This record gives sequence, structure tokens and C-alpha cells, in this order.
Amino acid sequence: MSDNYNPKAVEQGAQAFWDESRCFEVDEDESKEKFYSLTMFPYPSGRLHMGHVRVFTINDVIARYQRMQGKHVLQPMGWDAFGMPAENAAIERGVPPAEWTYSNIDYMRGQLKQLGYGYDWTREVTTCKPEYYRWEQWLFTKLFDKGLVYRKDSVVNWDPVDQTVLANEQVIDGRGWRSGALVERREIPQWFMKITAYADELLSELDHMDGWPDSVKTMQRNWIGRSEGVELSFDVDGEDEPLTVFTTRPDTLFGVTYMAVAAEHPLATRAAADNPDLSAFIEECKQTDAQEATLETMEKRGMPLGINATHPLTGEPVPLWVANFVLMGYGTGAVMAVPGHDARDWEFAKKHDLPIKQVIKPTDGSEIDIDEAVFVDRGVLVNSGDYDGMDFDQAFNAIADYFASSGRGERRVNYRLRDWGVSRQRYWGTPIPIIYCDDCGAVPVPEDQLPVVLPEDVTVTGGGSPLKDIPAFINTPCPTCGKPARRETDTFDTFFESSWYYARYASPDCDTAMLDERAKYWLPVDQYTGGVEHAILHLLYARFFHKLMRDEGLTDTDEPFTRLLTQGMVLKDGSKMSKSKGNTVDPETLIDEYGADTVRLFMMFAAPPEQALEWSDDGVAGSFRFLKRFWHAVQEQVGDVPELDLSALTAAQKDLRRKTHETIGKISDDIGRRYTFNTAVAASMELLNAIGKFSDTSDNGRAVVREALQSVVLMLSPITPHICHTLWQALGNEAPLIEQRWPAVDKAALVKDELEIVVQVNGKLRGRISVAADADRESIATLALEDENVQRFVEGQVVRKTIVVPGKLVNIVV
RNA sequence: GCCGGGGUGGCGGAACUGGUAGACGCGCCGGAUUCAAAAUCCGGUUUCCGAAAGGAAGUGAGGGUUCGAUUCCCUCCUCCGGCACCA
Repeated sequence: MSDNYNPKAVEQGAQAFWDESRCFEVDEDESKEKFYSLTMFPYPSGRLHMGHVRVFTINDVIARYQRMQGKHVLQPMGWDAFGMPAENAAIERGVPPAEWTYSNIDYMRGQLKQLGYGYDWTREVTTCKPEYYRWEQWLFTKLFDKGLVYRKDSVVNWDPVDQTVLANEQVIDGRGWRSGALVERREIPQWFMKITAYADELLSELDHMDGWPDSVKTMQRNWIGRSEGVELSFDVDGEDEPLTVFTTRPDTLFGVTYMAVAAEHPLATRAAADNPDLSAFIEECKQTDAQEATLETMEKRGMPLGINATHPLTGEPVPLWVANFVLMGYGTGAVMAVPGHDARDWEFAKKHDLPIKQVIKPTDGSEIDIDEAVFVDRGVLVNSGDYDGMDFDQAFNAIADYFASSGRGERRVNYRLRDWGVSRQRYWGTPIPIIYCDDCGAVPVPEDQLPVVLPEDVTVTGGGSPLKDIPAFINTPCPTCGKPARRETDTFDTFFESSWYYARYASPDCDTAMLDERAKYWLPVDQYTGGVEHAILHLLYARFFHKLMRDEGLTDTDEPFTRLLTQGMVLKDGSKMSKSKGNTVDPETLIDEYGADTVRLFMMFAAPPEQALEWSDDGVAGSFRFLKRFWHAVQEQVGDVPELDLSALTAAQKDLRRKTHETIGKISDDIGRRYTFNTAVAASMELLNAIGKFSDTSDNGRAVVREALQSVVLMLSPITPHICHTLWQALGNEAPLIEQRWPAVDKAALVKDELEIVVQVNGKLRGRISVAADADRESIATLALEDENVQRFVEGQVVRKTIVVPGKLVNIVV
């Protein structure tokens, strides 16, 4: 081995070895236990950023560790290749999106190889290729036949100057990012997937997903938002149809003092017809973007419609209002308002001087002033006619039963989750496989005409999708009747592609079906790693797609990802690294300077994976120094070493062996169970420090050091695989490191004769004592009291209690 | 606004099940080596008092439970992620 650590040579050597031995290419070997380890695939934005390096390293560490446990490991990589940035690049630089995307992929693939990740590149998947997206087009048409997709009007951000639909990201402070015009809400017809049909399963399955973080499961539960309530009807003056609302609080029904409908609601539209003020207000309500955060934080405004509904129990008139915080498309587009017992209704009533009625009183009998403060807790009904005195459950049931029996309402389960709108008015995406015929309506493209290929030779200007200007794409005969018809020009939401790619890695080259039998070997994914920002949308859509594919017979499992790790962001100076902030650090520069192992090591050492990681140039230099020390520590020990003689160990040799095997135990737990790679690295450093302090050059001394060093090389190999590959060879091992098993703990090495016990007086540390490992509580307590410093604090006091925690501490309470 | 997560030395973090707060690393200080510097090696490093032994305080703020709280409970402050068309 060379005298100095030369990362470039070491890394090229190791990577060449892995390439030549094709050790990361895997088949479907039924005799072996499989382990499918996956990261969320990257968008090919141009170059890798530190966030990529972090996820990929975390997952590579897990994959390599599992391989050392004897598992048959699949770790694939691919490209989430459709999306807006390619169109933006096309507008700015005139490069067609396809060309831009493919050249980015080529560059980034090279960067991934430099980092030494153990991918099976034969399974690479690129979502903008027809051989990939044809299968999601196929699935969409299957779901069309099953009634799981439908078309309805839905709200988008409309830029009135550019005459185009904007993504939420393109709306800055309520204005279009290019035109600067105030964005409007506009309704256009779009395709939807019935994810709500799977809401109950998506919710209940979470209870069994032990490998997912509780925080993610909680977020998904809240997102799905199952609630049990009652749907009830209010008659409206001058209308044939009653107004239907859903409420989870039918017990507060007597407290309804007004109702509110969305600006787009037909009742509002009709009332505005001969009321210019109202009409102007409704137009104003539409002058906002379509984001929920905007809606929930903006000033709550409203205006009376001048129409009354009739309270279904009291018969009293209830005024109807139009309000900017009620949205068409959420439920029925109308809500009943109970200002006494709902915070938002209370504020609105205060502002518009609407009556506030108390119909619930606290269970503890205390008095409240409903005019001073809203009361939202469940309680006992008052001012509610026959229902007075009932508690929540009694009132809920009684009122629900009354409405059901009178045919004016029914119990209903409601979800916060809405169906998934998949239409995008953009070019660089999967064409939605639908043909519109004047006679036959919307017709799915037949299987033998798939894929609907996206033309790649286009000019993107930013003024709407270029597909609209390609007659050869649009004009096509109706598959049903053969008459001239038109293709859909919208494309799928890019979440569509990322909802099933994990399955396609199992059957990447299958051209007869979406998935084949190989998928049943590899699925589900055992380990999935990606950013927390995907905790809801991507992970929920992927779970939904898995169930859709299951119901098509393509897989036989219910959930796609067994264990989930959500990693934190990479920050610099306290904020996320981003081009716009100008605080990025280019991984490639660092690889050039220090090598991939240093970058990988720093990433794993600087923070636990789930936390945000604060970038530090000094920290990277420190990681490099450690690898140099590691290199020299091994260099000092190369050459043959005698067999370890366990029967003739000195106390110091026993200590180092104990440290070695304690460390093996700790790191196995840190990497295998806890995923705290930072403490695994720290433990390796401690062991290496212990080796450095050990100066015994006797035969047995050298044997003990060799055992310790070999253990460090093996245990750091998932994190810094290149240097460990080389050091392993340098230590005289014939078989390559990549074929080695994880080291095992020798329990005999862990045995201790004496333990150090901490002595507290009134919970404060006052001394330490050394006791025999098998000492009983009595003798530990006695010994503790004898300690000189302890005596000072106990003297003259009455010992009230002595708590002995075996192996840990004694607390003397005086 | 709603949902989820964080806040510990000068800095990144450790303390896993309520039991020694600050492992490991960075930075800094001192020393060795060197003509000198870099690199490397050794030692120190929460704050305050003390020569030391030792003592007091201390985990965002305030309160509570406990022999004992960074850890559990309540209230609040603050930062980060998500909120359905960024990926």
C-alpha cells in the first residue's frame, strides 16, 4: 500500500473492481432472502446537489450493511424525468426539454458513479421514455373502464395576462411570476382519480405499518381526515332544491345563525344576477390563487345574499351569505355556521354582527359568556328544545336519527382527502390517453394503440402547451366510431410517474405488461429513503397506486414500502441550500478535493439522518483527517500477525478486546436498528483512538490490535467503501471486502469484573465507587455511604431512603 | 390558519427504557516537531467561584409530576417541513 492516502487512486481502484465483478447486479434467486433498498429517485435537474448525496449515501449504507448480513440486495436508480424545469430551460435557452433532460441524466449518472453507490445499473428507469409511460397510460385506461377516473370542473390558478395556467410555485404573493398580474381562480374540466374510494384502506393500513415513523403516519391520518357526521338539508326560500351541508357537530344545530356558500356556488351566482354589489364581491373573491394556505390565512370576508334558508328544527329563517373561505369542490360548497361553538364562525359573526347563540355548556357546570369567548369543546346541550340536557353522543344520535327518519338527512363518513386531480396543462409530461369525439364523448385510447407518444421535437414558448399547435398529434379518428376526433393535450401530474417506478425496477425491460412475475419476488420495497417533504403527497399516491396495481393482479402485497426513513435537509448558514440563495456547495468540487469517501463520511457523521444537517467546510476537512489517520493506523499494522491466544490475555489486552466487541455491538445496533450513522462513526473513531493508545507489541498485543482494526475496516465499509476495500486488502485478506460478512460480537470479551457506580445525595452527584459486578444491593449501598465525599453530605442528616439502580447508581435521600 | 417536527457548550451533535448532561468531531488555547510555516503528534476546553480538592448554576421560557427530568404533563416563544399544479 502507498504511504499516503490518495483518495483518487483508491476510489478508481475500488470502483473498477466492483464494475468488473458486476457485484451489484442481482437476479431473482429464490434461495436467498431478498432485500430491496430504494431512495426516492432524483429529478434530473443538471447536477447532483448535497441533498441528493445525503439520501443516496444513507440508503447505500443500509444496502451495503444488509448485504453484509447475507441478504440478496437490490438497489436500483432511475430518473423522475418529466416536470416543469425542463420547460423553463427550454423557454430560457431554446433547448428542447427532451434534449436537456437526457443530457442532465448522462451527467448525473456519471456523478453517481463517482460516489461509489452500489446500484444495479442494468435496471435504470427513465420516466420520460415511452416504454415507461405507456404502462401508466395503460393503467389509466383500465381505471377508466372500472369507473375509478372521471372528469369534472376544477379550480386552477389563471394568469389573465399570459393567458395560461400557473403552478402554485409560479404564483408569487398572489401574482403570476412572469407577468406580475394578479392571479385568478378559474374552473376548467380536468381528470380525477378516485383515491377517496381507497380512503378507508389507506387509513386503516397505517395501523400495521410499524416500519414507518409515527410522525408520517400521523400526518397521513390527518390528511385523510376521516370524520363521522351528518349530512342534512336546509330548505331555501324560492328554491326547489334544498341546500345540503355536512357537519360533525349536529349537537350544535340549534346554534346555527347563518349559512355560507362558496363564491362559485349556483345560489350565489343567481343572487348576484340582479345585485351589482354582490356580483362585484363574488368577482373579488375569485381574485386569489387556489392554495389552501392562502385561503386559510387571508382575511375572512363575506356578504349576505339576501336569501334565507329555513332551520330544519326550529323553522326560523337563517340568512345565507357568500364567503371567501368556503370553496366549491370541498364537500358541498356550503357550510352551516355555529358561531357559539366554532372559532372561525365566531370571528365571522363578530365582524358582521351576526347573532351568537349558546347551545352547549361545559360538562363541569361552569358558566361561560359566549359573547366573550367561543366554546368549542363537547358539552351538554342547552337552548336546544327537546334535546336539552343531552351530552354529545346522545344528541348526535338523536338528531341523526331524527333526520334519517324524516328523510332530510343521513349519517355520513366524510374525508378531508379529495380525489386526485391528475390533469396538467403542460407539455413535458405523459399524454393523457383520451380521445374526444363529438358523438362518443371521452374515449380511452385502446391498448393496441398505446403508447400515445409525446412528440419531442417541439418549440416551447411558455404561452401554453405546444401540443395544441401540432395537428398531427391532435387529430385522430375516434377509436369507437372512426369519425374525426381530437386527442387530449393535457398531460399527467408528474406524481403519476413517481407513484409506481419502484415496482418497475423489478421488471424494467418488460414490454408486454406493466409488471411481470419478477415484481412478486422483489416487492415490497424493504427500505425506502427520501425527504420528509414527501411525507404526504408522494407517499400517499404511491400507496394508492400500489393498491390499484394489486387490484389489477400485478402485485400480491397491500403496501409498497415496509420501512421508511425520511431524511432531513442539508442547510448552510441555517437555511436550505438553494441556487436562489447562492449558498450551495457543489459535491463534485469536494470529491475532487477530498474524494467520495470523505464526503460520504461527513454526511453520515454530521447529524442523524432524520435531522437537518448543517454544512461545515471545517467538518469535511475533519472527516478527511480521520480517513488519513485511519490509513496510517492500518499502515503501521500491515504484515503477518500471530494467532490470538485467548487464554493468555493481559488486563490491557482484555480492555481493548472489550472495547472492540462493545463497539461491534453498538455499531450493529446503530446501523441495523437505529439508523444513527453519526453515532456509529463516533464509535469507530473511539475504537481507533483506543487502538492508537495501545502500545503493546507482543504477539498477543498485535493480534488484539489486528482484530480491532479488521473490525473497524468492516464496520466503516458501508459508509466509506473505497478506502475500506483497499485497507482490507492491505491487511492481507485474499477475499475482497465486498464478500465479507458483518463482524460478530464475542460475548466472552464483554465480561467485566468490576463496575463503576455513581453515588448521588439528593439527586446530586457526590462520588463514584467501584464494586464487584455481582455485588448485591445491600453491599453497594453500604459501600456508597462509606465514600469520603458522600460522607460530607450525609453527616448529621437522617437518611430517609436509599435507591439502588444495579449497575448504574445509588441515590441517598437525606 | 391547520397538520407534523425541532430548540442542549463558541459550532455540528451525544445522552437509546426517567438514572453520571456535553460522547465523537469542529473551532479555539497551550506544548512538541520545524530555520520558519504548513502538515502531523500530545494536552486542555459548558459557565461562574477556587491554587487545588471541591462547590454553585446549566438542556428555548414559565409551571407541574418524581428520590431523580434534556427525557413525562400543561402553557407560551421561536425555527423548519407540508397544505393537494415545485419535485
